Amino acid sequence: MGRPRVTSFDVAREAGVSQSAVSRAYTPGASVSAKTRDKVFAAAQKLGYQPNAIARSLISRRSNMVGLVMADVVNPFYPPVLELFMRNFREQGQRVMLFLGGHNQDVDELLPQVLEYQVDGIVITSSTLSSEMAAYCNKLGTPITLFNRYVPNARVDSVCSDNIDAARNIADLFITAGHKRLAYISGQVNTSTNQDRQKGFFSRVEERRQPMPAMAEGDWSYQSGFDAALKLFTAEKLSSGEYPDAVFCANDLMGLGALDAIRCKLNLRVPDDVSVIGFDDTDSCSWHNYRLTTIRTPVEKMVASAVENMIARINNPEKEIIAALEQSLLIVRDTARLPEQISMPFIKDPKPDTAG
Amino acid sequence: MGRPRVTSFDVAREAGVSQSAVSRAYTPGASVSAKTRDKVFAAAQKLGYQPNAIARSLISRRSNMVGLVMADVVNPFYPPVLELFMRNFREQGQRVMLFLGGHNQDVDELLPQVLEYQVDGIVITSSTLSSEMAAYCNKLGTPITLFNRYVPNARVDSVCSDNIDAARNIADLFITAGHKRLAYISGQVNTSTNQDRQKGFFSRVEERRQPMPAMAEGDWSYQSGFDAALKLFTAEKLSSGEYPDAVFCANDLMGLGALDAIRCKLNLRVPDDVSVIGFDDTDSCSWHNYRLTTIRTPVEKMVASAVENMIARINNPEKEIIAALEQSLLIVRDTARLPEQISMPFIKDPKPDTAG
DNA sequence: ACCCTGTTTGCATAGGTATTCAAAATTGTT
DNA sequence: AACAATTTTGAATACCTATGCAAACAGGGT
Repeated sequence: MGRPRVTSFDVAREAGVSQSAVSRAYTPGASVSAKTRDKVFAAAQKLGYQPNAIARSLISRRSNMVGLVMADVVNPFYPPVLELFMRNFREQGQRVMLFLGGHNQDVDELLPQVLEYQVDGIVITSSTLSSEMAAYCNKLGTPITLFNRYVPNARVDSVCSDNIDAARNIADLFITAGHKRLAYISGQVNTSTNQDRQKGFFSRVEERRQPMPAMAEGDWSYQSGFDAALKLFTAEKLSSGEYPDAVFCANDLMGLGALDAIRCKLNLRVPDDVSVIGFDDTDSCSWHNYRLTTIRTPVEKMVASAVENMIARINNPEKEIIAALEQSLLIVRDTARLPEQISMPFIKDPKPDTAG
Repeated sequence: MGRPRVTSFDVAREAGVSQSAVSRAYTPGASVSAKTRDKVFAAAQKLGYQPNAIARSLISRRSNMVGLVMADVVNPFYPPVLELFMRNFREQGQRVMLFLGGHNQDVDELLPQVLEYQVDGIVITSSTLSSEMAAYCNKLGTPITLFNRYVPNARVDSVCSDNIDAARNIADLFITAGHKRLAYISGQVNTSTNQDRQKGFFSRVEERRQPMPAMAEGDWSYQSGFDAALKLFTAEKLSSGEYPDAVFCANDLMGLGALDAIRCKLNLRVPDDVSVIGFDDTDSCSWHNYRLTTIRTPVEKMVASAVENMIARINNPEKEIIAALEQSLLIVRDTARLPEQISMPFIKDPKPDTAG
């Protein structure tokens, strides 16, 4: 069915040179005279020739493809991450094979599918992999980089944001600002991201000898944040005035849900009655109606360093393992009462003064 | 640097069979006895062998990879589309090479990069391609499917939603419900999606001999919707009561921006003073605070048919060209006053009655 | 024991390019 | 003009798997 493809031999014949010459014409820095290169390109143009990257990969043992395994593109944290990875890899001349649905369980089943294609490297976001699989990739010589996940003593690179540290800082902010009844709305409890954020928050509260925060379980979704807030603010707590006065939400989506519940359904004022802080600095946080105070992870920097490191490792497998841990930034908007002195890096995102 | 790879020959030697036997063991339906297959798998297991998809692609002339060119993953309409494409292609045993930033201008430059890799087919979302490029792909025998874009007489498949029809229906709804001063907030004006929605809306208004809608230009973003609303509702229009009483926004993001402007900044009531309708049925439309009435494009169905058709065409290049045009669905929420009789397919999305 | 049928097997080759090596062509030097 | 030094060229081979073909094999029936 496939029409006969035009190969480097066809071009060679047309141009009156050898196949090697054609190959060299397309290899930057190879030894060809300008004259033959021109002949080759002219012939290629005429025949509609284009080098076959598959054949090239086979012989050069370099596919110029990387695998990108993403946990969940629907969570609004990830599309920008995906876009950044695409852009950065493109700048490095790497194509991207995308794989979705890589939760921890799946990754081990997924990886063979990507290894088949002889990718030069694999980036895995927000999932871990078994140590056997890590060892196997190592044996194949395929470098792995974990993004937003860390595996203590495996031979894999990782670049993460310091969730624990950020969450500890949130606790400090709440406490120092004088909040007395803290609460936490969790993400899916079995994810390491949630565990880190929760651990950081609770451990710092404990260190400062404050009462343990109330907690409600969510699953990262808007609706779960909404529901969780309603669980934290029961009717009896509302009437007794014992309801939380500071809620830390494990991500923005739940933060927005909580905000809607607190303001629209419970008729409390934010931040006067309750402070709310989210995590991720998703686009919708800056919408006029929300202006959610939140934590921004330095994704641009993280992706850039993940890609840069991947390329470096492809070129030098002996390169030392990196384990980057980036610090986050507090984005100050209008949903939290904060202390005079803010104990972590922050920026204020002013309310845009739109013409009108 | 690369350690020596383990090939089918190594496995053959280990298992005491020929290389062909190894190949056949991995080819479903090939002629191998159960006994040799077992020997092969045992040896493969022992050596850590895995077939090389690159070499396989080279000889079988089938890469089992498709190219997916997406215009813009950051626009919240697309992540679900991407996820659906990934899932559907995976079910068909196809890997996906992703390419971003495929706006109309770029596509022609981008395609050669994907064709290099001998993909079995290419899906292009929300962008057109030049007829030369279409002809070139045709010559190579690489099928193209356009998603959400249509090119009249090119040999490419397309599956679209009927934006014109949906927009005409919006006009009908507004008019029949008794709105008198319509308005339109546009997306980027040079995109075909915007052109269709605008054209449908305006043409139907004209047919029904109503005054032409006011219009403000946006760029699909939340902020642009906010700003556009402020332009439509100037101070003088507000004081004279001449402000629009029905706003159709070319997508949801702008609809939400407009909604925030209208309610929070202009202090008008929705839908009592103003009706607002969006487009896409993005997640945030259903948030309690917004409950935006909008149009849902049947993306699941569209993606499924795009993929199904792609696979069919790969297997039979002579298959007739399809040009699917799917009808959209009105999602009735709380931001628009609607007539008794709704003239298009619709569903009501009830306010969830959350426990609390 | 034989032949006939149907299944398995291995050999050899193809698929399209990159690269080594030695030969050929070019350039520069005196 | 002759030679050395350098650049350019082509032939041959390797990368790893799938598959057509003919040979080997197993099984059934007489």
